[in-house]
Amino acid sequence: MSDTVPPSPKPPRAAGRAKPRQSDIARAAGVSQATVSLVLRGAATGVVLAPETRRRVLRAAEDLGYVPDPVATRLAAARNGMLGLYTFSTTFPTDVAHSYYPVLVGVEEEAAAQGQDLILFTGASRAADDSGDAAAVRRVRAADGCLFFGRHVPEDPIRRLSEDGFPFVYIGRREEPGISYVGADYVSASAEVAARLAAQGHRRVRYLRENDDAPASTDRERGVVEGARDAGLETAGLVERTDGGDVDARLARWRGEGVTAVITEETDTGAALSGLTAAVARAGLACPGEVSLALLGTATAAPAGAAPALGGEISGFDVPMREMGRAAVRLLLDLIEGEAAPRRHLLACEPVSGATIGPPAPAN
Amino acid sequence: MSDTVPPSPKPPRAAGRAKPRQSDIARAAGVSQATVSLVLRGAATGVVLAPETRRRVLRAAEDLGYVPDPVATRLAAARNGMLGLYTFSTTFPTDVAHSYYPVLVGVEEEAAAQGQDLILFTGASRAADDSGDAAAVRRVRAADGCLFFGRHVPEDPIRRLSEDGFPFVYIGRREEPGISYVGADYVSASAEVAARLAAQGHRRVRYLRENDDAPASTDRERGVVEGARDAGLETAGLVERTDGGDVDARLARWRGEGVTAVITEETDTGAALSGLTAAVARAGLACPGEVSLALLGTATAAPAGAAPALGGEISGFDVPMREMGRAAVRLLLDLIEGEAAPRRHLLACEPVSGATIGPPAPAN
DNA sequence: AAGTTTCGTTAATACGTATTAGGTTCTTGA
DNA sequence: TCAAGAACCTAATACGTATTAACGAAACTT
Repeated sequence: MSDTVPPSPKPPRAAGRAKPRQSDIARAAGVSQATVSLVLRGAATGVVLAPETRRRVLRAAEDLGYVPDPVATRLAAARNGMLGLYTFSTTFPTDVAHSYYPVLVGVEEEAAAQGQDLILFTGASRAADDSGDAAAVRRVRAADGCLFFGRHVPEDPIRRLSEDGFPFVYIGRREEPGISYVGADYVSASAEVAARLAAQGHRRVRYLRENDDAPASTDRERGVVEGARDAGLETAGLVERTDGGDVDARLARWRGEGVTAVITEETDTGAALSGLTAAVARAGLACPGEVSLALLGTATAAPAGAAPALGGEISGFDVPMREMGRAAVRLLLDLIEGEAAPRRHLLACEPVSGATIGPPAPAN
Repeated sequence: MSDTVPPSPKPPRAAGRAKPRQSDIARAAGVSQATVSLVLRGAATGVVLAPETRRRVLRAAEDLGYVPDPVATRLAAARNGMLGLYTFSTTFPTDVAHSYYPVLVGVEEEAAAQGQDLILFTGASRAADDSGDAAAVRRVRAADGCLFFGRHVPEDPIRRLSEDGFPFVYIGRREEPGISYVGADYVSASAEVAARLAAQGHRRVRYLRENDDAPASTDRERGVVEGARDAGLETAGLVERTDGGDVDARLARWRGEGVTAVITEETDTGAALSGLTAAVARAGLACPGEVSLALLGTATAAPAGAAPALGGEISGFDVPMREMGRAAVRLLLDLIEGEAAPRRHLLACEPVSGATIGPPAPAN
């Protein structure tokens, strides 16, 4: 509380080279730092500056090679034009590269279009426990807002963000209320696939789903079951999970039961589909002829070696991954702008007619 | 200049919820903000704190749910654990997805392993001119250091970074002195391919290169020419550029000249290779039998429709893209740590024996 | 017991920009 | 000529953390 403020020693800037700051420009132009800020930001707040002053400042800025410091900008303005993308996996796994990549592309595209940069937050690489997640998730605040993406979701740290009013958007549907997301309308798209099979004349089909309760899987099952019911397919025994044992044995059993079409779902690894097509090939079945196949989701690009053994594109629907990424960015920006209410978007999936659905073989 | 400093109104924090700051913890624990900082950062500067105080502070921090602000941290400490990745393209083009992606994966992996987050800077989306680039490049300073990646390189803004001592690393070899990079040793790998052809008995071969003077192409040409000379291949007429007209006509001409093997190079789009293989197929030539093919670089995954029409993997070499990404991150971290001298790494490419090189057909 | 260390903590300031409430000076109108 | 307004600009402070010089108190020397 001393009145005699001791003049600060103010050590000189690191010898020679140094990034010029606004205060340097101010000194050169004979104005205050505040004026420099006003000039450089393009007078926003109704403050009017004399054209002459403006010129002097701009000149000085140019001469000194001024470059605004993004960090300081963010600190002062609570905005830095950066969006976060947090994937709940240690890193981008190569195996699922094709499944994640389109979303990343979409996010990147839209972010660029909106003039935002992207921070890729690498998930909890260290501790597997929640403390690691918490530490990782909190870094997210370096951005103006964040996108979350992936199956595993650490609840607590996220709730924290939500309570603090930090803007974020999930990619993929979430159950939790009050959370914004952009997902795919798996229910409708799956129902449509069931209807398509029914329209071709199938009556007894099977849906082989992942043994996993992610919302994406749950929704697909709901769609298939409802669609089957509405379209007049048999629903008894319709759904089976992948934990039920050998695919070849299953396929044989189904054939015995008079099943004429099989639906499966796309997942990270594409294992379900590749397993099924391989089994069909081994059983020597003609695909649209003796058994129809449908896939709920975009086919993961097959690894270089694996020949699909099918006549063409697989029937089913396409998940608009890229568009999901784009929509998520737009939604996030809305939230950042101050859009209060959380919002949910479900994007429609595009039906893929493909070559693997045909009329069932005439009853023997 | 008034002596009576008016007490600042200090508007209360946005009602209710708010991120607790160190000063809040300080109040709760009955210590100063400085003490809180010392405790939370894990006493580094030799300052020792009473265990009791330390506990009180940690307790308060826990209770309040303190989360350090990364931006403020960066401003104060000039470090924030974030690395930039700047690609010189408007966005990640889907077409070249496969060509860029492995690098991104490598960067991501290593960044995660090193506990660094990644900022994806989206290139100049607006102005095509250099001012746009400059504005885009400067944002890069929000990170502790940056990786640059891509063909088009805006010289000026980069030089600026260099002068300011901002740490950065190129992915891909650069000519400019004083710049750190991690590239692939195209010269050696290309020479090795030439040698391999010679070893199989070829004498007259052609190298079809891109009509483009990126370092990657230049290096490959040098490697091929030197390798050919050293291995006893004919060097006259060895190199041709892709701007020389129709591939089918070329191929026919080469056959007439007694050429028994063709080398081409991988590029973003994979156009050179696909054009060549298609021409070979159209000419009805057996691949290792009547003409050998080699590719300098990793084959871009063929688009879903295009059957390669070759018996198997194409011969040539693999560019260790992923490892380049990883190495670049490590090098960048070295630079950030204060490693003074710029450093250059050239990574070896892995030979791919493949199925498209064989002995030449016996002279007719 | 006075002097010297050591310990534990804090005050003060840096970091670079944004923002806002005034303060001067200059016009203008009556 | 005086008040009112307009036009320009600046002082002051916020933003949240890191760092360092320094200070009071307690513990040791001699």
